[in-house]
Amino acid sequence: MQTSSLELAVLGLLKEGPMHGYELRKRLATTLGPFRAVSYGSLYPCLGRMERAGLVAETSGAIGPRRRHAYQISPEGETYFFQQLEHGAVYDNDRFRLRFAFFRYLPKESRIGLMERRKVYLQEKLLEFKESLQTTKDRIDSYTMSLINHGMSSCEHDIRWLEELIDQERATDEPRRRPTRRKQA
Amino acid sequence: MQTSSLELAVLGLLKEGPMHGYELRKRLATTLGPFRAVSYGSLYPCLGRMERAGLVAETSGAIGPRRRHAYQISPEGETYFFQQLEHGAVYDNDRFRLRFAFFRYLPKESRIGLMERRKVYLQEKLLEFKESLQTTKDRIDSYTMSLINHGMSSCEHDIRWLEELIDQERATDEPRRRPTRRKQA
DNA sequence: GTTAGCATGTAAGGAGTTACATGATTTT
DNA sequence: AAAATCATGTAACTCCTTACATGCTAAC
Repeated sequence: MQTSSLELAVLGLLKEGPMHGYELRKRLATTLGPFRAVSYGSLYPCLGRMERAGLVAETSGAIGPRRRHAYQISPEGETYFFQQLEHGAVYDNDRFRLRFAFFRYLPKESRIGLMERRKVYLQEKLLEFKESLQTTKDRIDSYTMSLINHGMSSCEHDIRWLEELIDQERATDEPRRRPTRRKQA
Repeated sequence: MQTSSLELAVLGLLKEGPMHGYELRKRLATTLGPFRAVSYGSLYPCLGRMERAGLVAETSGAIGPRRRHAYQISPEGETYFFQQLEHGAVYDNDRFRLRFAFFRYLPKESRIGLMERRKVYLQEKLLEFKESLQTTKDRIDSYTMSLINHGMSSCEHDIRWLEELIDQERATDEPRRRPTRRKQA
């Protein structure tokens, strides 16, 4: 039973502190990297389900003057979050990126493990592309060919990115508790 | 009302000739570029809906000895296919790739038009990335930063790909009626 | 005092998935 | 004769969407 991306994202954001739905949605759309702006029609029912499941709890003290339901992550939610973050599938682009955005909550070994798994998956995918090209190259038209070639080069690009990150990760001794001390751009 | 990707893919494949469900599924998984293997639980109901909508028709003459329902594209389906191929949204990765795989069915001008629209969309997305980095760079951690930077470079990669293709397209005079001059089956 | 933005929800639907159920034919 | 693969379908579910409905508060 796989957690939905939304649940994982909500739990990860709530680790920073209690938040209400409207605010969560804004954070989902902006600071959580290049993620989709989820609709309220998904978010509020999701928060309800998570509360019933005991992953989040409503904070009794309302944050502001308005009628709003601020949620905080529960201890069960914390456990669940780490479990899902670490042992989830690596073959889903969006989910991997989401988990990557929460890497700061994982120990170095888990981060490297996840990136290695992702790298292996991408390499397998690349191989499939190559085989597919070999077996179908006489039957497919130039546009499909171009599509596959571009897909391969994107895949290679992603692999190089992961390799660099893995190297960086291995190079640092510290558990990297905070972002970094350098600016990175 | 947007056609589902699956409908579009089915129509495009049926343009090559009548096919039954099982065969369509194999083609979807293999020769149609890097596309997902759709499940029968999607495919068969989809074929049924499309038949009721008059986009495809069952060919009475069964292809082989087995019990199987071969479908062919109807004239309405053809019209619909071209319309959807040309006037669809350009901001959905998977859908754009799908349509790209059927580019041979479009005139040169439409191909260029679609690629230009896609390019504009990607450039806008890139700008959003940059602005997002500007406004949030002090608040986000290094992993999110890396994610955004990688997203930007992937975006740029896609833009370069499109630019090359547009140039190639503009350089050829012929309407490029067929894939190439080689055998095709 | 009205518009803009904050805030929470429900209902219906879309586009798929997995798991199940069935049977026919070809290969070993 | 058994196993693999061809072939078609249904039921229940997932995870999201859009559109609607409501009302409060801050700013202009």
